[in-house]
Amino acid sequence: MQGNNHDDVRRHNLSIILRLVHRGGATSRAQLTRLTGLNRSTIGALVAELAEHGLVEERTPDPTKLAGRPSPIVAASGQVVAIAVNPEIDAITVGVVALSGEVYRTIRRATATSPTATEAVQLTASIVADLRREMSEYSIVGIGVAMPGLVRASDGLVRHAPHLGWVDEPFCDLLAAATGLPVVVANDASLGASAERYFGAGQGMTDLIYLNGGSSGIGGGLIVGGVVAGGRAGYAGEFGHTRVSSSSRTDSAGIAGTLEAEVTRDALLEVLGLRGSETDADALERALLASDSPIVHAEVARQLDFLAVALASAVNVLNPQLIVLGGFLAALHAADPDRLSRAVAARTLGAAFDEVQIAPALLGSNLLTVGAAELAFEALLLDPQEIVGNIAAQPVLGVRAAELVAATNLHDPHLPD
Amino acid sequence: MQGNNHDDVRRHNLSIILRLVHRGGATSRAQLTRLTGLNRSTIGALVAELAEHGLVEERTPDPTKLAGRPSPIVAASGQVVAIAVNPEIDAITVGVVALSGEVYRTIRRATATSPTATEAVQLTASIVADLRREMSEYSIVGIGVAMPGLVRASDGLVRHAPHLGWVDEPFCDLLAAATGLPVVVANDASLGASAERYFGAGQGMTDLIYLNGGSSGIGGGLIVGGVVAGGRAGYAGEFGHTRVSSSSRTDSAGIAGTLEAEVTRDALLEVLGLRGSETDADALERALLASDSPIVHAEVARQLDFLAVALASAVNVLNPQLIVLGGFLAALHAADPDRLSRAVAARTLGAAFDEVQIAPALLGSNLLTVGAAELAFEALLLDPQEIVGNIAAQPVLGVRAAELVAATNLHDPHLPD
DNA sequence: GTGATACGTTGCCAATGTCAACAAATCATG
DNA sequence: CATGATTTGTTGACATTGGCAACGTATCAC
Repeated sequence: MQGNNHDDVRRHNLSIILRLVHRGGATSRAQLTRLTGLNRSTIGALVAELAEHGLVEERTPDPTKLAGRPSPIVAASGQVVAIAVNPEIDAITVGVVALSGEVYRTIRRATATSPTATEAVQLTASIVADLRREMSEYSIVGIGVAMPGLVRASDGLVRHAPHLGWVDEPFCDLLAAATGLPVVVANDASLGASAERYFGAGQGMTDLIYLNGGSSGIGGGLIVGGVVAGGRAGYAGEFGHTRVSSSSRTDSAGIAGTLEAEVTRDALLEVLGLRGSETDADALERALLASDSPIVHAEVARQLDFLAVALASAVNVLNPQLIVLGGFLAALHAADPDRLSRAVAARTLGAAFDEVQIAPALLGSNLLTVGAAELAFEALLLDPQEIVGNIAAQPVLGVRAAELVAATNLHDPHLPD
Repeated sequence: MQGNNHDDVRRHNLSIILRLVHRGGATSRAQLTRLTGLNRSTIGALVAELAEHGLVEERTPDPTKLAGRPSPIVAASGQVVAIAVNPEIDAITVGVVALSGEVYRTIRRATATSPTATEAVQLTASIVADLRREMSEYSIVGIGVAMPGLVRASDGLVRHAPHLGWVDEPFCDLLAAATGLPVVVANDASLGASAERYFGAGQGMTDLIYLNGGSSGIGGGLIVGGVVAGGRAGYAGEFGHTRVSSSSRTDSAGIAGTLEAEVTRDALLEVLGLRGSETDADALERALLASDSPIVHAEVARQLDFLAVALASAVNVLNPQLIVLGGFLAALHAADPDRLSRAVAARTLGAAFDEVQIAPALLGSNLLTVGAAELAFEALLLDPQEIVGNIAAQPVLGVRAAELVAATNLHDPHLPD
């Protein structure tokens, strides 16, 4: 419940314009006036301010076939970048994404064992330090981390990442201390949801559900009323633990009969006679489509029916516009789209399922990179004027990263000093 | 993606202040400055404007024990009212609620049979006409309708109200035409959720789930990130059709093994040997608590465990702060609160259930009246300046209501003319 | 080249919130 | 009861911002 003053108006308008050119790509000033409803002169002034701060660039107009003075094209800057980090069991991926949306680099550094939080921080910080040296002419707004686990939204604490074996790790604060950059952490599937929403299958949608099937389970994220729904603490989106059967098969959290227990990539690989380590989602999909084994079909049908139970509940409760399926769930869906659709329809209220679409994720390997970068950009998009002052002033801490990690134990009273 | 201009600032600030005094009760101007962060002089001007329009009243300061000049108390007007309507199978309830929050009247008019939409419109319009004559010195901002069924948010069309046997009824438009007042319709359980959120068990909460158990099924509503989540079309909140068992028992929509099929008031009444028509929620709760029959306990346990399955899924997906149970579900919960809590905990991720509370609804018989009135007030709260001009200028159409209904068939090409 | 069209640019204006100075109302103290 | 401290309302000057209208400019069609 906060009041608005003058500054807020300016802030809001700058934010809106930067969002439009960031998410919608290069846009003419004339289009911006139409989209925002603001006056031509206002748009001119606002764009000039953004350009002055180096956040957008104005290009000469595209040749158009229309009469009238051509309007300059406003594009998000390619010089302003965010760093995306995704820790996994066997590797850490670091990406560099420009405000213009372009993914400049993705660096995947394999690890021998599943990294501890401190190891992950050190490795990430050293990659980031290298990147900063190489890309010294770019402005880095911050680091976004896609974490496979529950992340407390209030302070970025990694409550539980079963995949990595982390419990209550202040990864966010550690990485911030090690790099000197602002760091924001969120659940990977939630970031996948927002990436698909802004740049993938869900463009322009306000209510969507994203479900991702990985080798170790099923995660998800939701967009409700146009905003990413994190829930009270940020743990929302755990569709994998929805109960779908009365079997005693348990999932990674030890709960029986859940979606994650019944619908697994391993079971699909087994009936196909494939190895997980050699099979990505595309290969799995091809194999499923190519197979004419009745055993495979039966397993696909079994899993789809369980998936339908979970989706139906979600549709009844959330009435989304779109369900996006990623990872092996996309392959499963592709194997028999009609079956899934019919099974969901049978378990939902007619009206609620009316306009629901089920679609595969469009963003492939860049999904989490884009999503995590988006997270890092959020502060800038929210208040361009405020943030822009900081990003230029950041010293390159890079080399000292490892020392800093060792020296700093932020927010963790349990560690000895 | 809209730009902000000057008018929006004023509109927003007026809206904030009116919301604060409406939802939070009488508030001193000094408190308003602190809550909004606006300047003293600005608050003064804004409150004066609201007072001038008759939306708030300034009272002499409460005697306080603090030094300093006492600050005038700003209270929402008691002269500005909304009309709340709740059609049911056997009656129509019409309430009058002031902007101050006070419920002035509730009129329950029984019907011999379940009313058709047209009958419901006529009956409602005649009650409203009487009310307007009796309350001619009050300003009516509009009518809010709590509908037991799916309501399309975009135009208020009642898609399906199984209870009443309505399908695709333009109740909203018909009632608007019959009364000449603005009418807004929404699902009853969603309104219950927002009523509990603003004035009941969920005050100040941003993420809550509301589940209501009625004689004919289970409905619900959700608040996600501080806003009522309607989903794409407005059908969100149908928790009753979540699958909780593999039994073949079907619910009102014909879906098997759902919460609504397994958890029913009738089954509780049966083991208690009670009659539904004579037993309200309080009586049911007393009977459950008083009973020492093992059959009753077993049925309570059975139902609680199924309820836990549905709640657990919802907790995992939505990570709410609070679950509010109304109707017979409150009685069920009261009968064995620990069992429900433990059963939900067993099926949820530890972290996600950490801070979740389960509580009975606090608003009793006024729940839907308050919720529906809130819906009608929403337009005024959103833009006090704009709406206030209209409410004074409305002619009293009352007497001609029935004729208007007969003469107007809005948005319904299927009716003969 | 001329006109039509669409858009950027410029200077002026109105609306609004902030601020500082002052006035008013209360309590505590003697 | 007078005085001071404290808190808050009130008032008028002020800065910021977006809207607006007039004008300039760049393109297309003929």
